Amino acid sequence: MGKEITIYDIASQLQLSPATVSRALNNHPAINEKTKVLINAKAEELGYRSNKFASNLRKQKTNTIGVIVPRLNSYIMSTVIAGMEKVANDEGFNLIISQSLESQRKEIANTKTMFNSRVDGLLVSVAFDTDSFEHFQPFLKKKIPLIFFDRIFENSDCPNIVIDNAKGGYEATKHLIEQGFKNIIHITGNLKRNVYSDRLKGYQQALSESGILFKSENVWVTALSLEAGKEVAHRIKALPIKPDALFVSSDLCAVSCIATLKDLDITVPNDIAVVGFNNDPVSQVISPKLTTIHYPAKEMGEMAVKSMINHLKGNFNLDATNTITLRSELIVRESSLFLTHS
Amino acid sequence: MGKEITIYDIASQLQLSPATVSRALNNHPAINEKTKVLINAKAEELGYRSNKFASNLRKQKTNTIGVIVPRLNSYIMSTVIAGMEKVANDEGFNLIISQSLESQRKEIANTKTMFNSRVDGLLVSVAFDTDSFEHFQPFLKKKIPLIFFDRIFENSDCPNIVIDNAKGGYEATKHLIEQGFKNIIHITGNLKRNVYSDRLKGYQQALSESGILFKSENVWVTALSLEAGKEVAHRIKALPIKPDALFVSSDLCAVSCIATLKDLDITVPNDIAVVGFNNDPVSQVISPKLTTIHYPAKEMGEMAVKSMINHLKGNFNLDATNTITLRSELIVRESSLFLTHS
DNA sequence: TTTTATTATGCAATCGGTTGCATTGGTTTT
DNA sequence: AAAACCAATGCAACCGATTGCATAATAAAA
Repeated sequence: MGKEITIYDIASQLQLSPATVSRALNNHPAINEKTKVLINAKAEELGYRSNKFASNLRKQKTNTIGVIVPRLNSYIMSTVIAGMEKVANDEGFNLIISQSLESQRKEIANTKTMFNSRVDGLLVSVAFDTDSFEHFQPFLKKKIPLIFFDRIFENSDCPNIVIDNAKGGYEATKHLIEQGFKNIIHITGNLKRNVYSDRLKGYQQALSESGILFKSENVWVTALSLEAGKEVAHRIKALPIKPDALFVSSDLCAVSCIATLKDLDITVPNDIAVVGFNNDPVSQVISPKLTTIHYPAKEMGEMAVKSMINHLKGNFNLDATNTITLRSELIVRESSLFLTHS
Repeated sequence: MGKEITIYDIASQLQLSPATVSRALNNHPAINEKTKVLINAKAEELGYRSNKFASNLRKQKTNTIGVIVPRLNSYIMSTVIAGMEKVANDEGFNLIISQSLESQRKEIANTKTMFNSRVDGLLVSVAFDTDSFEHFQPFLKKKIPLIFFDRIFENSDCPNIVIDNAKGGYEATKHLIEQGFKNIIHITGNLKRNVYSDRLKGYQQALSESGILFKSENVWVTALSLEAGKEVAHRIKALPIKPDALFVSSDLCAVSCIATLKDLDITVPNDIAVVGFNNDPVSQVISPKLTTIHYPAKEMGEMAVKSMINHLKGNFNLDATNTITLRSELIVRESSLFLTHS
């Protein structure tokens, strides 16, 4: 195998010291411009590549950011990751990505791995059932910056990057009410998680503003999965008094529910109107097209990594920023429109 | 900040040498069992964590596998990555993931980054427009194992992990023919890529076996995106003689096409039958449910990383294995069924 | 008891950059 | 001409784990 070129090779060929070569390659101001040019040219010529391990070892930095998400293969998360990767790549940072698969146990294992990998910072969207903060303490103790995004850990004192979920829930529900629907069921996920509890708050507020009585039996907690959508449809079919609208906290679940409802001879929006959440591409390709709340997933990923890198570089203090809220918005399509029955 | 514990700390506290500590922690056979227990206990007690940078520097290994994919946020790719992450995580390897965004230029930049990050191995699914192998040469020269998956680089001598795309294309088309459809349009992606050219071969074979004349104008090359699906629908609408079936190389595109056709008063499968590819969840939640070819994305990701790690550990020789083919299968749903028009 | 194995541990060099603190040679100031 | 200063470079000690080779300690064989 071809021998690796080091700064020592460059140094000896140019009759310089390794120190000078190192400084030149890092564009240190104390080095003469001409010398820099010389060294860079020689480095290029020899096919030199810096050894990150030697460098990291000495600098005690890893240039690596850890990311823990519930799942990688959901539209939202894969898009968040795509945004993260883009920024990290541009800034010369590496990402170590792992998935908790919605289990706190796995999430704890992942944080341990991240800790041992000595990530410079950690970005987390917590699992459904996480209720302990314990496994994040080592990071705080070692002053390793920790940022939550999407599903945050409330009361943690860590910076958060979120959308205004309450506003999203409010707008979705308000829209349904404005369309004339009154008996609205809310399909959501584990209410431990801010994203779902906040949307529920928005739902409740919209109801209350319009003088509609909130009934807790109209809030159905599910896994928001494809299967959950099917079950919801069957449950609705069996209901003696059917709702006139659904507000579902995930497009994929909403869409699966709509499909199953159709199989059960309940049509959307004629019999039941539906609003989803996320603006997953799937929302545009079904019939009727799904009204939803746009979720700025890519921007969230970009923002998370940008904030982290800025903080690591000392550009701004994360402690000061507590929460960054990104813009989300209602997208009205066919699934929620009141049609006059001719 | 809390000071980091090193093997030297453990060594001095136990009156041993760092060498012994290092060996003990790595379970070296020459170390006495009792000593190992002692050292492990002390390591635990002090909260020792190994410094991967020192270790990698010395061992000249990175324990890191690079992954380059066209996009992260497609169902297939995010699922492949999920599978990769699972195995890599279990085996103590890190993944560096980057996306080429379907551009050869970006792919080249990514390979450079991977090369400079000194990944131990590289897994690649190539971009739409990649036609040069040049940027992979440095890896071969340095004998860094390179494995292609899904979209492979043909005639590269590198191991490949794929499904039998020709078989998939054949089965999809054959199924349509068996349903009585004869004028089948094939919607596909850039034919430079094996996945598309092979499926086309299967399509052609199925036609020829049934004595149906292959017409090149029945093969439409598109981006297979959501937008592409819409365009296809409009193009079909404008056709004087309409096809009776479509074989689309991506579910998302197929589904988007179906939705648009519906808007244009062409119903599926009554007017036109459709078969997709991938078994994307979206295929189950639309109406009619989409017939498709199941793509074992998670298994592919797992297999890719497993093969790579096995090779890196010297368990088996990659050069011997040239191609690993995973099982795919036709899933018949409603979108392709011939309905007798009552 | 001396010699030969066997087992367990230590020594010290090494991996390749980085960086605080000299040092050198030249220029400017007094 | 001596003193003060500055710009550019070098010296050498790190960072923390690994590993070939030597050595010590103990057991087994002669």
